[in-house]
Amino acid sequence: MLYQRPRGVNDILPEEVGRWQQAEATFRDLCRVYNYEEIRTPIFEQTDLFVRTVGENTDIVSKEMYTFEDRGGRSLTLRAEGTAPTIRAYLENHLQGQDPERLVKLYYLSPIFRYDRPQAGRYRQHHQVGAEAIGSPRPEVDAEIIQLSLTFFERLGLEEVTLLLNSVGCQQCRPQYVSALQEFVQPHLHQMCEDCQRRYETNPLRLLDCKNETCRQIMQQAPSMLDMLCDECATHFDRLQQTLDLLGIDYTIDPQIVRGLDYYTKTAFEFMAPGLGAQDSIGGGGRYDELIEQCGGPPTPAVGVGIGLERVLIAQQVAGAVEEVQPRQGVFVVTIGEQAWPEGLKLLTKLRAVGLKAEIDYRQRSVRAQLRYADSEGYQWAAILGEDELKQQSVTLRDMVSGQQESLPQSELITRLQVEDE
RNA sequence: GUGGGCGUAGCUCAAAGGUAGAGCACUUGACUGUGGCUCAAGUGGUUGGGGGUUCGAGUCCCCUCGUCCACCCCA
Repeated sequence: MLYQRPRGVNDILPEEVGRWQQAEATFRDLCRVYNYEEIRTPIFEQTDLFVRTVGENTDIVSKEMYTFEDRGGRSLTLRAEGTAPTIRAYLENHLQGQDPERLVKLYYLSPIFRYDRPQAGRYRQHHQVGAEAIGSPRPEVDAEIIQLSLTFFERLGLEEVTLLLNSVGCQQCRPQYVSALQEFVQPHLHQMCEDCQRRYETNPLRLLDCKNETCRQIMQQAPSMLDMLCDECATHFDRLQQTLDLLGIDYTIDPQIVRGLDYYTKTAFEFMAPGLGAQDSIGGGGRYDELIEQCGGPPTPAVGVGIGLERVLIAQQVAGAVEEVQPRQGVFVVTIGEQAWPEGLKLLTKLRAVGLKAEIDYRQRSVRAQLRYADSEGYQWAAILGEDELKQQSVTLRDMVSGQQESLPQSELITRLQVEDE
């Protein structure tokens, strides 16, 4: 074998593609019901789009992007996440129209590229479905996005998904919190891990979710963002919880949820599924009220979610929510002898022309071999053509489940199969 | 980016320096025009790739690629 696929990427094979299509169709249908419209943006963007929105000091930007220069010397980056390109397209194509407060609801299905060390549930190309609601500051819209996501998981048979909820504040209150946090950490900094010493400067919020034992002990006493939210953020968070309660959605408040992208404000949430090992987050999102203005648009509040399809499919498997058995379908044309072969080809063509799945054995093997193949490939019918049938202009139709067969005129075969098909 | 486990037939796995094997799958036959069960035979391998040690390497050493796990991070 001369070639193999690049590290950390997957081929999705015919036997598994049905599960992908099912998940995709489920998401599309939910989006239709929730009134989100599909948007498709390019597979690469100007590098700056990601750098400036996701944040220069995030892991995604500092070490995980697939960045390259095109022949014109432009720096481009493969889609590293879904929100920034969607917002770029929203602004560039004036989707907000004449009404600056119009609520624009978009969804996407897209590959995402991140250069990271692969392991189970983590790949260099993965696929996300996502939804963005742009133009409303209301917490009810946050709840809608969360509800849409949870319904998606539920429809795919994932019953033990948990929702972790937090608020990360806004321009008003977060800087104060960050200073408070730094002030708290400062005296302990020398005992903390290298990463945290770096985070202290570059991304202090991430100090909160360090897994290092010593760091965790120290951070347990740290002030909580939730205690320092400004009035607006606190009210928003309260009302989001009230709405979730109203809609019967369970959640756990977790002040550790920070999210790895800098643009989040107020609401941040994450969905966890059991059985995925270290990579147990199957989706996440939040509000990003400052992002659109930062991209050069008018101040526009928005909220969104991104869900990892690979992980959802793994979680489905772990949960035993995978139903495999495909119903039998189609006709296998069995020909016996040289005379029957051309008639078989003609019959095959007619069957296909009316939309029936039909196949023939181009190797013209024994009846035995043809029937065995028809059986193992899951055909519902065998249409047998041999000398006897040719003489009578008939065909022998065999039911591959019951084994019963009958002789009928060739002219009636198609109508007969179409009736059976219903 | 760091540390560790593993790469042998299409698949799941044996072979502890001495002839590369089994089960399943596949093909053919028993059954000269009938699948599933049974039985028999057969096809199938540069042991991930490259280099080295050795009379001799799937096995030991080095490099490399891939994969899995943990860290990190995320979906």
